[in-house]
Amino acid sequence: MNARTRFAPSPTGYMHIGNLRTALYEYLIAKRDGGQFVLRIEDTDQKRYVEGAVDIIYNTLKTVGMNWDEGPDIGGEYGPYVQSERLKLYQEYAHKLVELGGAHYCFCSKDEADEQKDDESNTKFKDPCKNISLDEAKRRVANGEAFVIRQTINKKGKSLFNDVVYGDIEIDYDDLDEGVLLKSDGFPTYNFANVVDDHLMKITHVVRGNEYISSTPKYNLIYEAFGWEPPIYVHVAQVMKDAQHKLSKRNGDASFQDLVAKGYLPEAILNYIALLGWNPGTEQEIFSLKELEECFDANRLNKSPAIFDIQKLRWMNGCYIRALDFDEFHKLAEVQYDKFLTRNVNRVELSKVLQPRVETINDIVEMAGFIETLPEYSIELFVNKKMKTDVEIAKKSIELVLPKLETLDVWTNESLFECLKGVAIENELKNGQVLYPVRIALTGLETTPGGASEIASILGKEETLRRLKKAF
RNA sequence: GGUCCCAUCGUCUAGAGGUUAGGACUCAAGAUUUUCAUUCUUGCAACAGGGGUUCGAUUCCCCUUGGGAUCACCA
Repeated sequence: MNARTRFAPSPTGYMHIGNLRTALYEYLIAKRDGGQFVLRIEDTDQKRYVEGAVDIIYNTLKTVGMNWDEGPDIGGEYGPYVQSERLKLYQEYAHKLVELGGAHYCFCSKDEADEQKDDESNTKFKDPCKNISLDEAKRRVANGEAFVIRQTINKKGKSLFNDVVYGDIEIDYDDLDEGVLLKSDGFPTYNFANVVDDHLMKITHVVRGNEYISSTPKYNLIYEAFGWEPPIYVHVAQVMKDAQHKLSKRNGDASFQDLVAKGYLPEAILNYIALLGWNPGTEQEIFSLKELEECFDANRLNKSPAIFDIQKLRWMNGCYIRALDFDEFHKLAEVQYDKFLTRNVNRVELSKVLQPRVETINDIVEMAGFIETLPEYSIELFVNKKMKTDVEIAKKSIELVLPKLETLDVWTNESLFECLKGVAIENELKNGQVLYPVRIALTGLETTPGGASEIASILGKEETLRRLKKAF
């Protein structure tokens, strides 16, 4: 049987990295053996709905190449794929569940239920409505009295279920809460909609955060009451900000779009998060989505939470940037140049020196800022023992270089390098004694992307000469 | 607090009774380089603690400690 998995986010805002990772694992489990990946929108909480959130979900999935086989926008055999459009269905099933004994009508208000729980004895909610006879309850419902449908848990003993990553898990039925399945507004809760949809949509593998482990027995009870086959469970560990905090929107940079905005490549982000809590069993670390589809194995998923390490993402992003076709990199760089470059410089040359040096696209702005405006710098910068130069030598070198450059017609990195080296040889100077001062005069920085000749070729003749003349 | 889950370098991890405990990121050193970066080489760095089981435990069991999750008309 083909695997069918679903990504079922609630449209509450940005795409959380942890969610994206879950989606990725779902996608990979489905694609690994040619199954289907279903997109379902879980918007049963009207209060939390955020305008535009669905588009973010679509766009994120698309930019990383995780295409869904069924979903709200493209339809499919088991639609609709938006829960708010399936209300009737949930209501029917909820009432049916009551008939089957898996749930009951409850007429308590939310406050009444809460009150009972504030009790220090931290006992779970004991619903008085459980004692109302079904006929009586139905009569009150028919009379228009406000009600919710609550799960009925009468089972005693231990519930046992298997999880792909955690193995066998045992939970006492007494610890389970008789939660609300259908709210008084007629909307289902996640606890119910999720089960109904997963069954109706023929989902074979339920992948979700491990915070759902403790409520899984409740879902199994619902499957059981309906006589349905429960899915295979894959509960994945959390992605953490640090040892004690989950990655959250509050802490910043928890969302896919934040990362993209900070100059990380979508493919790199996806590659990195695939490896948070999973490894292929080989030493390979760089994976395309295609490659992941081939080698992903949910059995190798890790049980313990993983801390999101931006340092390693940076490194990996750098790998992806270096692996980019030059044209592609240049295109991305151009967008950055437009943000801060008004000067007319050799942008292609600039991209060439930048590509092996930046780790995020946004590094470009910082690294190349000196091209737009020469920073204030101390004359002490001309002193460098390793290059065997000091202010004196620097001044002399630049004076020697100036006339040569003024008559240089071919203005390329190579020709400039030859020219500058020529000056050194003619005057019995070390290469560094010429090149270093020129580089400083051109950039005002101790470390720069590229050497003197590269920077001169980027700046162009006019600006190069201007900066050299200005140096002393 | 009850219940459930987790525990190898700082971080991501390999390991599934016998290994010099391996790799990657970070950091440090060196080589290359017109600075820097890239690339290459080397180095620092871990089995939370205590009991068992066993000829032998990082690995299996128990306890402790630490961490996380959950106990909503949120998902």
